[in-house]
Amino acid sequence: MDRPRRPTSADVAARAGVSRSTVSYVLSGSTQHSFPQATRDRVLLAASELGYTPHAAARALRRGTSGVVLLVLADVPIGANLGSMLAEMTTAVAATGRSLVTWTGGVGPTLRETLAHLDPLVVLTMAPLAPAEADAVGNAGIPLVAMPYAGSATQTVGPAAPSRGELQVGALQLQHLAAYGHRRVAVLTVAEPRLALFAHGRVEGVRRAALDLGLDQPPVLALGEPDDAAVAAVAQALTEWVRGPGPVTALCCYNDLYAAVALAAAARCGLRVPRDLSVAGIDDDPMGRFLDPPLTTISFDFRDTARAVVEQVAAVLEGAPPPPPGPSSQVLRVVERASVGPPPVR
Amino acid sequence: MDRPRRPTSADVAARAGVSRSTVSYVLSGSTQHSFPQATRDRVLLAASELGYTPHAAARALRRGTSGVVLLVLADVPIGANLGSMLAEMTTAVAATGRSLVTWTGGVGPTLRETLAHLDPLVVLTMAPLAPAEADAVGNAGIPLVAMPYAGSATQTVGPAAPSRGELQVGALQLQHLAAYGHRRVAVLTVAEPRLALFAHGRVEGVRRAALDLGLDQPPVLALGEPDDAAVAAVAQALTEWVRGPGPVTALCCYNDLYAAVALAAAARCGLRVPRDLSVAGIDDDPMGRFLDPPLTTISFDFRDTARAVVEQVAAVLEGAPPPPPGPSSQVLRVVERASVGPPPVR
DNA sequence: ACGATTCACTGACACGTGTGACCTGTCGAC
DNA sequence: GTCGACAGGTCACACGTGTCAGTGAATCGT
Repeated sequence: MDRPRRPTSADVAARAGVSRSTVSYVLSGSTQHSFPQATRDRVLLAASELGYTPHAAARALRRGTSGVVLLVLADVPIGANLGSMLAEMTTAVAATGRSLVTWTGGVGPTLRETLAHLDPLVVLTMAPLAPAEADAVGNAGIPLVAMPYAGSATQTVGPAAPSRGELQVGALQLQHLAAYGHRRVAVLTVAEPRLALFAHGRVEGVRRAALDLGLDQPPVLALGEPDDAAVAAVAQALTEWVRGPGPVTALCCYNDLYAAVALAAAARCGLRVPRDLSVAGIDDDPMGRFLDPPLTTISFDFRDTARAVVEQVAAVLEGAPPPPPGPSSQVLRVVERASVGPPPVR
Repeated sequence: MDRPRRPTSADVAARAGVSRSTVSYVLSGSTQHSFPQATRDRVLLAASELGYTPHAAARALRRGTSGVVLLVLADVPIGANLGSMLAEMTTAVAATGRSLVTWTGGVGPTLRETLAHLDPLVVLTMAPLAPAEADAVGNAGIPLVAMPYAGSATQTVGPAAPSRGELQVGALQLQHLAAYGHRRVAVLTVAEPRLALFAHGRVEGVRRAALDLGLDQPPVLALGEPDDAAVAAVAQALTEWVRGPGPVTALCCYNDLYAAVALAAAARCGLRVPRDLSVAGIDDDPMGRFLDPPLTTISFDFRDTARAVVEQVAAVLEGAPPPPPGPSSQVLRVVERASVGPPPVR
């Protein structure tokens, strides 16, 4: 019941009445040899009739390169718009004659297995890899490229070295609030260990920007799952933060989901947004537009980033050994909606 | 500047002072031959010192199988919780000694290229593939397995044959509303062609369930991008639907995002949810919980589905030719929150 | 007329691995 | 003393492809 063995180039050669070499030359469209149109047609016809597809493994073995680019995704909640980014990157990589596939990490050290199966040309990461995974990639001698958004991928010093992109996001959030006149801001972040790398960077970005602008260091509240308990926790923190001599007038939230938590908590406390409290999110989740009030957030230009990443990949594959530090150009943008406004007059 | 050629099993053999065959037998842990511990240790040491990793392509060529399972994702907005599903499936597939990677379709017929690069054992799909893509898979002689949620993958008859899972989702939505006493329901769907396969199935599911329950066929409104124009369109439709002799008392929405659009539109019309109008979503988007009111929706058990899919894959690979029709057990569940209630008394 | 060039094509090798068949020495059994 | 069994290991092939170096015939230049 097994399939009748897929046709090889030898089968095509036999059917076309030529040698296997000829088949290879014709099908690969080599410009070294030029064959008369008649021969070429015979080969193409035979190949098409047999449904011939070159064996990927054999080709990779011979060429010495697999043509696969592997994007490693951590086991983090995939934002709604990461999908667009994937599609964008896939087409961009395809344009260079290679293929992009993604691997979603789960538990257990299975990345090594996957590398053994795929033997990718290069591994892309959205976030710094866990040490074990980084080792697996390094051991296999595969170049590792970090998305410009994520900073350096090989940067494994310290428990969680904040990546440049995350720092910028946090800073942008705070700067936007400061531009509206907010002087005292609080931060809502997440406790989930898998998100620690993102979370730490964003908080740190807020902190540093606050330092630069001469503002007080913001209080930070780390939340668990985004459920009713989280809303209660935020509500309680808010009641403390908004009374007192230097009340908090704005919230930097880990992402739009936690900004939604903050909005719910504010409503529970009787605080009106943005009159009494401003709330800023991150990620431009499509649903944020329909919260009450519509959420001001920070969006991320996938088109641009995808292009930059693919260029980096191409550069690395051409033999440029040092992955150039991400240009991290204009990929971040504040999406102004109604959840951020001037602070209340005292 | 090129890397110094990765070590092969021959290098390991030379260093360990044995033949290449011995290396292969030792490293593959074959039970055919048994080597004394001393030899085994020498080989393992040499391999570890050289950082030897078997060449994936060569192994695949020899074994005749690539060990790769490819999941093809259409270029559709990735829901927030698809990530969990991917992680789940990845680990489940890894447990069978294979690797799952996903390919996100973009524009252009690049799936063929990717198949040529990867030569996967089997291709999984979330939704029926476009004819060109299905052809590519078929031509390469690769088995195609559809997720139980998605119905048959090879089912390419008609422009959009509704898949079983989608039908069930729509039906469940309507049944839940009917159980609350709603007799006249409207449907909010999407016009986006890429989503047509999903959308059509869900609407059809609502329709058939309405038929079974003896309710009127629901009016349907197809929306574009989820923006303010969409809110306006829904608001206008609502003003028509809720007045008249048989007013609409509930809305079945394409997903949670469009349910959020509906909530915004209801607010704009001065309709209170759920007192004046009930709204049901699909997908259990994490943010739906924080809408006002919290959204009643239909969730989808990834754990179960992932397991079922992986079992199907295993079955197909063991040589079971007909992919058994998806059991589609208890993977769908109504998440009751506050946006659905009894219809208004007249 | 004859070497030189081109045309159309082919033979053979290499890529790195897994594995069935084989080979050598030693030991126990008859 | 011979045979079989067995441990310990090696040989050589096959997987399917890309490509370098040729090869025979035809054509060309002089």
